[in-house]
Amino acid sequence: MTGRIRLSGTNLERAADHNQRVTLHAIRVNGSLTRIDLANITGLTPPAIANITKRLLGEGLIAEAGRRRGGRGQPPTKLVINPDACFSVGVNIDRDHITIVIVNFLGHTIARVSREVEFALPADVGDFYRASIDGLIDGAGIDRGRIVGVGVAIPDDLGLVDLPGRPAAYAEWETANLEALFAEPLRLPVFVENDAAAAAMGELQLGRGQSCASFFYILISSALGGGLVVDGAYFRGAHGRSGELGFLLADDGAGGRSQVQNYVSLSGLSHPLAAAGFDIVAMLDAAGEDARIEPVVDRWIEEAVRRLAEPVVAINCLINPAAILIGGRLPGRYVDRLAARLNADLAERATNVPVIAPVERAVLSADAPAVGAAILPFSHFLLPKPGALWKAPAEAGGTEAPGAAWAAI
Amino acid sequence: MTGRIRLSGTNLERAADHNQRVTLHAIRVNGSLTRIDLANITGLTPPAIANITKRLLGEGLIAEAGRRRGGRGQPPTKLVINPDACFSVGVNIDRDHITIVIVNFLGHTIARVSREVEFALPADVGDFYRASIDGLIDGAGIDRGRIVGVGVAIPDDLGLVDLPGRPAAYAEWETANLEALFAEPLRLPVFVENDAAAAAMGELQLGRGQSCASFFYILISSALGGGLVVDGAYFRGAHGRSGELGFLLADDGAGGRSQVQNYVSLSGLSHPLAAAGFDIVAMLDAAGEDARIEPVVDRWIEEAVRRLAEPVVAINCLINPAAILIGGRLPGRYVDRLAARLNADLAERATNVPVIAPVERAVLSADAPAVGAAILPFSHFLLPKPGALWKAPAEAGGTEAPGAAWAAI
DNA sequence: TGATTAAATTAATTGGATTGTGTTATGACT
DNA sequence: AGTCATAACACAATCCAATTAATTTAATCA
Repeated sequence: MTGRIRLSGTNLERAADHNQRVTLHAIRVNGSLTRIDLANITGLTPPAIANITKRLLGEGLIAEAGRRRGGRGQPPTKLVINPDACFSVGVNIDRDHITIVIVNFLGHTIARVSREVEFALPADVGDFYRASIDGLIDGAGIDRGRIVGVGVAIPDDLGLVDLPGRPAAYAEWETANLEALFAEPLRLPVFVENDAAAAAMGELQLGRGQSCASFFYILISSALGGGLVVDGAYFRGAHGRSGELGFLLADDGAGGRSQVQNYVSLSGLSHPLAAAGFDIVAMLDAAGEDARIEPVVDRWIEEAVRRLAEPVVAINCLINPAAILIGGRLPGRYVDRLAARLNADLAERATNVPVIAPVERAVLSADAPAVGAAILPFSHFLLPKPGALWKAPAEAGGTEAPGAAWAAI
Repeated sequence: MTGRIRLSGTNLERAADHNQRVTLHAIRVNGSLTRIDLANITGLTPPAIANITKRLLGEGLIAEAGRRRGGRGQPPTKLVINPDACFSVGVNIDRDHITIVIVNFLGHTIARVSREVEFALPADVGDFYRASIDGLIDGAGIDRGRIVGVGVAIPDDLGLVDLPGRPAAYAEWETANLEALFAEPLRLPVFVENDAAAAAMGELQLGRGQSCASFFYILISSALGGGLVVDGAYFRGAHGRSGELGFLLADDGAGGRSQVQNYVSLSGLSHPLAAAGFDIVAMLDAAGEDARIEPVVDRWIEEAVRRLAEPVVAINCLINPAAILIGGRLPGRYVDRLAARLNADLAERATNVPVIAPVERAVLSADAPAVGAAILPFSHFLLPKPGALWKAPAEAGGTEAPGAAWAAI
């Protein structure tokens, strides 16, 4: 909920926190950087960078990784992210699917479990989480004290949308206390976010966001969602409902108009698959090897392109992003085909639109919501974010003092 | 052009500049504030506010305006903006229209001239500007030394769009050097912006932006443009083409689909007016007094609502702004009627859309692009903006040191 | 009148970035 | 090998806006 404009001042302490976040992120994005590189990128002076990197080294968040040889002068020391500095848990809840991941500080998934369940209730998800998490942690062989938080990605209106087979009790999701649901066994801060938003934020931190400051993320999951990144920051909308392209209308091929997500989504794809004797799980398992499934998906892609074209034109006209990224549980090869067909269709419309952004497969795709959710604690404590510089009013959610986060590790 | 994400650090000097901008803007938005109010709003401490307000008072940007009586304790001193602290010139160029305004530091228009000219060439506009500006300044009786800059609002693609009656030489606008065009007689920095963007930025600083951090601005001028304000900052898009709702398609009433701006724009309205024997200038002059014009405009409004409805739904779904504001040269009473009819139409669609934002008439409307353009120099030098805190890389356009702006006054 | 309340000021302190100087480690040249 | 140029890095002194803490000022209330 975005109300009045923020009119917050800042001070030295906030500026220092911001500089530390920016420095850390610069190293993450570039893989490895020298102190002088950091000074050039951030605009800070070498002594300032020396101070900041000394703190980051002391906290174990980064490490020195040899020196770069070849040029004249003293060889600079390369700095890299310490992947094991901290870890985070990400959970994605969907109508037919639950995923839990543990990611390291590079955002790489080091443990993962998923289950295909139709309409799992909050208590079921809680049971699954508590039954799985210890095994994941032990299996990955990581120190529990280094886990900084839990992120949860869940669709908006999960308990409201009326779908065939939905039990009445599913409405519980509208009132469920998600913080409480994931409070045990790890007693850590819980961050909840819309699934498409989480996927977009993951892409922002770990994927195309590193080279592209403004993009629209299309998430194809059980429904169709979207997320909006504007000038390097996720934009939630006034009521947290930006990016909802699934609600836009397209010709349904029978003379009427219906919502895009009725067709362009895994539940939309399930109908032509069912008509051919298959289901979504079979399609995911086949991985393109089953010659009877391929043509069904291909026909679905053609129709999906027809229905997506106008919404994507609207995105280009209204938002003018640098790229439109597609992610979600649809297999990568199908996403690539969908993107290619969509680009071809858009090229024909280009004369009547100011700018058309390329449609591409997102770097984070299959587990994007779960991995994006896992990034939320990192963002809150360690990565650059709007508001890291603001003094007042205190941000909703976390109330920690700046720096308390990694000092506690 | 928004490319890679910014990874810039900050320092004390930048933080101080930011705090000064925020303090000044807080006073502007609230009309008058005490030092303690400012401390509460910005989160800074009273001594910090005392320092900042001392500087602002010394520079004449604000003034003390008596004390608030009634409560216990020492009565606080009210601080207000000094309207005559500085001035700015705004120019709006359109296909059929030129406006020049001078605004004071409160954004109030203190001098104004406009001319209805079809397809004025750059040299014509330059001549008109140089012939008018001295008279405007003298008429307003202001000190030339207190004018801080010139803002120019001009539609994108002005020289490209093919309209009946357009001279071939009009393509000059695509290559015209606008900085040079307005360099004389005032030797001041020139800021150029898309007309809808300028109107939206004006609304952000002086209108609904003061109570509403995210909105979509619809500008009805000779064409149909739009601007996007996200979390208190104008969003330009990756290629400066965000907000272009005029290019979206709507049913043309004859079975086909055509761009919304073909109908919803002053040039679109000119056709039904012409069929009834009137033109745009006659409509503007009548101001609702002519019983023969009224029904023509009413019928146009009904059809305009029909064509705007789907684009406005797309804005709500994709962006989820807190409000949709309509401004431009259409008289306010017609804008109100259009907004009311649009809200009624949207209410019927509300069940299938996550959130519907109210459509309202913008606070800045008739001269919005010109006044918004005039605000650009204030924004650059004195008002809060993203980037005021950044150290590197140097911003495109202005290269002044922070603080140099008003120190020079 | 004196106590209470709240705003505003003053003075000392803080802390991160900056400037300036000096040191170290390498490649290039004689 | 010895010297110079170059570039990264280290250290010390300085800077400066915000902070904390104490004080002053000016009103209302009892």
